Amino acid sequence: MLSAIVEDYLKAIYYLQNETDGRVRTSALAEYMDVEQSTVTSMMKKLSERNFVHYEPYQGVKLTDTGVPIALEIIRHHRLLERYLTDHLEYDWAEVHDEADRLEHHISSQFADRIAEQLEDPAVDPHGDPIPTADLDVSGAKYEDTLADHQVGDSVRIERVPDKDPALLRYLSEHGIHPGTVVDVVETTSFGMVTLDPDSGDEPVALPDEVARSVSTRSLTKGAN
Amino acid sequence: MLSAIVEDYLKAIYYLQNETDGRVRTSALAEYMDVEQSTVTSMMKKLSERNFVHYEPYQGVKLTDTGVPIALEIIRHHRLLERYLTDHLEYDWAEVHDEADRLEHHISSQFADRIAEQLEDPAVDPHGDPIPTADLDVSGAKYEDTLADHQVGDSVRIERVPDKDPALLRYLSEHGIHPGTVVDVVETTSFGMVTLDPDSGDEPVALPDEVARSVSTRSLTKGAN
DNA sequence: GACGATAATTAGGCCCGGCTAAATTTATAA
DNA sequence: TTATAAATTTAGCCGGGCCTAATTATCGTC
Repeated sequence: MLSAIVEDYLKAIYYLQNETDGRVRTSALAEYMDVEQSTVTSMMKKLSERNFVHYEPYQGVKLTDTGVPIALEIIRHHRLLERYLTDHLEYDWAEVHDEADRLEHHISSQFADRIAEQLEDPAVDPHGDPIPTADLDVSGAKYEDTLADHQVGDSVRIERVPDKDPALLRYLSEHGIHPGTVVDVVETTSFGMVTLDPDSGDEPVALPDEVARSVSTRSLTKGAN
Repeated sequence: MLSAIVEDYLKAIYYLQNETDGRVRTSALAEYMDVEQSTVTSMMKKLSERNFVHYEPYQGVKLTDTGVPIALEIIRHHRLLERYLTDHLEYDWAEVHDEADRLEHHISSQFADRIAEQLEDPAVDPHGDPIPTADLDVSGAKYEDTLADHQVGDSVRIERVPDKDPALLRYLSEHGIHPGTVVDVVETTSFGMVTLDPDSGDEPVALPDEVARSVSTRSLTKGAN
């Protein structure tokens, strides 16, 4: 049996290794999990003994073929819960993350499958993150474009926004920015700022580059796709 | 913050002290929680330090005014979840207990209130156990009658069945016995057996006294409520 | 009222998941 | 190339929740 903590580490490693495209460093995990590095080291040894990760001292870790599906199962739970909480239990976009973060470890697969069924197997969660299927397929997970990649004049559709920061989510929500929203890029500055004009008629929104880089998009004007 | 384990102990004490109408003995708790007595003793000291129970060595424990509402909150979560799982997620009567037993510790009050709202504030869970209200009122909790109290010829309505034993629940379900079912007592034996004839037309069902004592009923023939 | 049976507690240990402080390895830069 | 900085690991401790074995208190009985 797996503790919630172990599941959290595996999930964290999954996210981090997709970002960095290689081994996950102790320091990165420590920051992500908000624990000391020494704590991470000892946990990595345990995960390694259980064959969830490849661990080489001083070189970081990588999920094994055993570890990946565990992480994906948790991520599936998380995203289904987020979808369910917003669609069926009137949760606000910005509120769902914490609730899902706890429950993901405690619902059965049966529970997950039942809510997936009620939701008619949604492809993405409320932030636009793809929901792994019951057999843990994540092929719908490609988002190469971000807001920061676009030029003034581009028209793009928002595909995904980061889900960890409630304040940002509330801000975006108030300005009518959701996955699916179409916006025009009206200004980019040398000091790291992007301004968007939503097609919905909402007022223009300004975002720091940092944020823009974490908002996935699909280009509408530049053809292709 | 409270661990799931601490919550479980408080819930167990609540149940046991309602059964025995007094202090809860270490041995009773140990059996209920399926741990060693020494484990209970050390936990009782901790709960006592936190002011959740009155603990007198060798004399057992009793929930304090701080402990009771904690237990009731968990029980509310549990019973709402059972209701929700059966009504909205197609869970079977016999399946809900384990899922609810895990989730009760991890849903927020907000979650509980949302599902209560969707269910339109149900009074009882699928086994007939009363659901504490949001302000933890349990005045609907009086069940003095049980199947074992009745005579041959009595007509009674089933009000509540024990929820912990899936095999029993499946058996009852197969024989059409639910809260709300009306049955006639057709036989009682000296060797501890009660036979019921459901008004629904289902075949008669035999139950050992042990079980009959744990099935709450409401008398229909003997007048007075 | 003393005695054995039973219940409860104490003592001491284990594993988990954290921590701090010290040692060690790796990376950087003179 | 070597010194120093930074990252990582090791060593050792702590609290939570469990255990076994040993001790002590309470209870039912004679």
